[in-house]
Amino acid sequence: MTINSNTADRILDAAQELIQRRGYNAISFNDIAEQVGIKKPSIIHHFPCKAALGRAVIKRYREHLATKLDGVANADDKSAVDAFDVYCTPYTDLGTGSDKICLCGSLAGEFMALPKDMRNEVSIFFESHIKWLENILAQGKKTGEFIFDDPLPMMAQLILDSLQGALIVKRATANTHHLHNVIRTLKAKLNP
Amino acid sequence: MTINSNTADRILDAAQELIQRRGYNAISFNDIAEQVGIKKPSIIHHFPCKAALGRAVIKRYREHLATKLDGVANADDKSAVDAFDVYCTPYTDLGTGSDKICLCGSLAGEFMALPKDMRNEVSIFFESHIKWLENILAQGKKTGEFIFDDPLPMMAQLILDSLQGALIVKRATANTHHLHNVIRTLKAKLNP
DNA sequence: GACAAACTACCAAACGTTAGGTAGTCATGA
DNA sequence: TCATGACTACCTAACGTTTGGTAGTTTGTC
Repeated sequence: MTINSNTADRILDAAQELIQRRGYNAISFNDIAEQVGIKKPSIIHHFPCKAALGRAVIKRYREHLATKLDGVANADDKSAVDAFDVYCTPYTDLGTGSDKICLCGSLAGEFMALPKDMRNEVSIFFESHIKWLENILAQGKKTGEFIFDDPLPMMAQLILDSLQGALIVKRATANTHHLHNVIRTLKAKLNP
Repeated sequence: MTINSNTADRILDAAQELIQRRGYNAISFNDIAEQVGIKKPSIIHHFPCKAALGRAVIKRYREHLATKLDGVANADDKSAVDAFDVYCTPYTDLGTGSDKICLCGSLAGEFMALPKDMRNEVSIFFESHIKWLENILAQGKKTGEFIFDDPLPMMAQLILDSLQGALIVKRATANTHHLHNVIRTLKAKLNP
């Protein structure tokens, strides 16, 4: 990962981190500006309004993750289990020693208080993850890596829900091994 | 459920509903006052500050649910499956045709932006649910209602996480059957 | 008359946003 | 070569609005 020297990117970095930590409605332009080392109006020079900044943060987050996931899903030398492990790494990273949760999990928690175009970006995030998971589960079932009876959409939803929920519950209960536990349990369901 | 004619209770009702819908940091005294049909200072007459109101909302929510859950857990004529069904009903109720999520799920999403004493109440909520679930799972395993290999704490966490996550993801994706699907999948794991 | 519960009328602080201006960069053309 | 004009990046100051919260007063009930 390259260091973002570009100011717009540093604003996005700060905004993302603050949303993951505190939520969209609990942060202000001043909070972001302070973290970047500039003043509030300078942020508006780069992003016309708070909602536009919010939208840009989600889009970047979503697309960055998508290229990573699509890469491992289409790689010939990667198994379905490999892909699933890659999928889990951001969750374990967030869940161990950080007080951050998934950006879109945070935003979904205050979904009804979000501008409409931000809601759209969040929805796309979850829907694309469901699709990706269904695809990987189907692959793994074909290769015999995964063995389970549940319909693919149900299993994909259980995985997404429990990982998102785990991050949120973990932060409120401070159990260091929470994410590892949930992922291990999920894996046991995929290959008993 | 009795109708709350008491003003303090009606304030708590409105605050709870608004937090479940939009989140703590996105609502104001004015929002609550408008819903109750009184003015902002009247709320402060009943609750000294926003954090105190927030704390009272969580405490009432937690205790109301606790008496219900403890009732069914200790009832001799109720099986572990019965108890688990009772546990799931609030989630299915919220998850079908409502844009609300669990109060504490909402608050955990903005955990780091919450006053300290509110955080405590939220933590207690999740920890007591984990304990209750472990107890019910142990009961059901003893009676043969539940059959699974995972350690009790792992299974309890998976259930709590996936139900909380399901509510949040569902609202952002508008899948009507989301909660029913997850609960059916969870039940299949408890008794394959 | 006493008390609680509601009100009107405020406050200081913070919010997102706008206005207006200052440096510095960079391409263009005489 | 060196003005000129356009542009980007950032600033200070202020806008109107909303926030949580306070003070003092009226209303209703026993």
